[in-house]
Amino acid sequence: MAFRQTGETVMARAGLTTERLVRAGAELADEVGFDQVTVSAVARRFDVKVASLYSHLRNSQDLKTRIALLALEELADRAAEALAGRSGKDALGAFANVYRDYARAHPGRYAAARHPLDTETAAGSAGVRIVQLTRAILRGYDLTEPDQTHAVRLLGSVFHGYVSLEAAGGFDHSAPDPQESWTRILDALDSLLRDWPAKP
Amino acid sequence: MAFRQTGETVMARAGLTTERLVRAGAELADEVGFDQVTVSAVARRFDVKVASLYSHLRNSQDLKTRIALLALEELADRAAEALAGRSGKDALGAFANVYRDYARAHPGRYAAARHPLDTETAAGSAGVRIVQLTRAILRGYDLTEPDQTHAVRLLGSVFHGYVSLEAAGGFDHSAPDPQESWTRILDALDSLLRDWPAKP
DNA sequence: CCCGCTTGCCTAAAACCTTTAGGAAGCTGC
DNA sequence: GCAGCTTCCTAAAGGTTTTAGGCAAGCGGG
Repeated sequence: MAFRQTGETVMARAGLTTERLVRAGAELADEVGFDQVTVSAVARRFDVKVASLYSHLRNSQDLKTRIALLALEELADRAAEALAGRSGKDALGAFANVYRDYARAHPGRYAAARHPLDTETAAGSAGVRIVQLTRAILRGYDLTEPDQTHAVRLLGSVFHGYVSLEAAGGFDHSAPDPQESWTRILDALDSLLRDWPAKP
Repeated sequence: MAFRQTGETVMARAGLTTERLVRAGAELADEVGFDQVTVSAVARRFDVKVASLYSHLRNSQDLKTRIALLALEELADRAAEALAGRSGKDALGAFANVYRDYARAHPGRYAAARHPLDTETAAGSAGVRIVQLTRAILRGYDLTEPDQTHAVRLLGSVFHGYVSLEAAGGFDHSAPDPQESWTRILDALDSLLRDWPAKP
């Protein structure tokens, strides 16, 4: 029943793998936004029918989750590299810039990295490594538990929050320059970590 | 041509208005998540055909934007009330708790509040009021421009970031208790604002 | 070499969401 | 009580998601 156009190379395989699909999805996210990433759009990019992707992906959510995991891996890799051989404020600044630069270079992937993961998936993700790296930064400061954990959470919140707000355009059209604020905020955090207040 | 079921109250009007639709959308967001909010789902809630909503809403995006604006209004209202008659650390804590409590009580609306708005819409939103209120908190501390703006951005980032991470479950299953961290982070911010480091 | 097996991509189809166009019933005011 | 506006409806086209089942490509063994 199914008849094909004759005179064409017919049925050349596209060579789909989960890996390649996720990578294409990540690129798509950077181009058109993470929430525009769709199984259909990825299929289109490989010039393949949509249903074909379902041998490699469980469903649409699976695709998004995998993109999120990829982004977290990339972020952790970059952070690890940036932290090598640095400590104290130097490390703090390097780590912060990795976040910011990644979000600017790959907005879709960064949005993916913020995608909610279920507990189990999160526990197996590179997010864990990112927390470990954050904790490593604090070795350059004189903090003991539980203040160290509080500080980890503060740093995570600031980086995450600042970069999100900046990406959402929250600081557009208002002086002073976001770069200036970013630098001064890092100064302030360094100062705070060096002189962390005792529990009242 | 169109024949109706007889023996029923036929065509009783549902009394749709943009206002009511947006409010229903916000409730729906809190129940099932902001990105599950759909024109169809809202129509179902009013037991009305989907097409009927398009007299009150331009499109799906319009619905989401309006929910975002509603959430920002509510947040600003609560913040304004919480700040009345407070200053210094008291004001800081009250404002921070408004954020946190709102996000916990209305996760869908809070997600909506983070929904990207185009520049013009954002400029006309209650987001502006929130920034003004944040700036008002800083009147209790001894900061002058441009440090005041840097501090506004820092506070926005921390509140936003912390609440987002907590909502995403980032602090689940790890000691110490998030409440403890939250309190200590507010202590730390208060300390930092009282002793804001001079430009190096 | 070719027979059959696994795998990769396909067609088909159902379910749901979005959006536009045009029609008919309800309500308001004269 | 009817004119006209508003509200909600039917109809329809187009897109995404997901499942089921099929044909053919490429491989491994006889």
